[in-house]
Amino acid sequence: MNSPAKSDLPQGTLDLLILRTVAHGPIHGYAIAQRIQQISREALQIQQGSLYPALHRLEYRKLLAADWAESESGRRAKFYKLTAKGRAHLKSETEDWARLTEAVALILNEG
Amino acid sequence: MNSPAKSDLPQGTLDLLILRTVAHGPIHGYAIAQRIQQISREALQIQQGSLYPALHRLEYRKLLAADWAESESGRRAKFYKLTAKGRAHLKSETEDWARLTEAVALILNEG
DNA sequence: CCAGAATATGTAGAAGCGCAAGGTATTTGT
DNA sequence: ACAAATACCTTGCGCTTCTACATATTCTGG
Repeated sequence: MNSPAKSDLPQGTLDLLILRTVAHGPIHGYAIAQRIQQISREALQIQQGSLYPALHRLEYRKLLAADWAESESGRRAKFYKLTAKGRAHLKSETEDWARLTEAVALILNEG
Repeated sequence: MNSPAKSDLPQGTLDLLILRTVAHGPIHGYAIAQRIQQISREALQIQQGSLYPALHRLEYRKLLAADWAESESGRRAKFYKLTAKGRAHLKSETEDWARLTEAVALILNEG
């Protein structure tokens, strides 16, 4: 039996993870999911049914821009990069996340 | 005008906050929201339209048990307390939250 | 060589949650 | 007498994530 991993991301965190991952430079969707999983030491697993709709929403909102190109393995892939708006959004979302986790910590570490 | 506070809880965190707040001992719904707001230094604000449905869900799932009684101000109020199941759930949800925030921190503090 | 795994993208439908907006009733303060 | 605070509740909307399915290409093991 494998460790369940059972991520179940709270709503809103996926955008943050994606934007932060894309911030390193152009990267395609599939690699974003892999990178997040790897860097989080398997704690986070992004489902494809969450990933692609999220990418489309972010692109629609002009936080990401996309170009088709060839991946490292020679397959067609859509490479995303941050727009200026996306970079600003990442910053404010990161701050929101910090505020939230601090506030929740206050509740949890009380008494 | 007060500082905006703009909480917007991600889905799933409300249960955790409520369970942790009820863990201190019997308390009624309205007071739960006040307590969370106060202890989080106004960073978290629980809307009534989120609070009461959440309490009903937790009661339905037998994580909370409720009794009608009289509040500190002499009004009728529904006092909640943790069930054994609720206490176990709080523990595992707290661990999940810790794992999640650590994992997200790995992503955010990378590079 | 060929089947299956890995890579890469996508959609449809379901489920769930938090929020805004509305409502009721009681008690306290002015 | 009236407003504000306390205390409960419901409906419907919007949004996100998940499961499951679908497709196509390239690499790899036997």
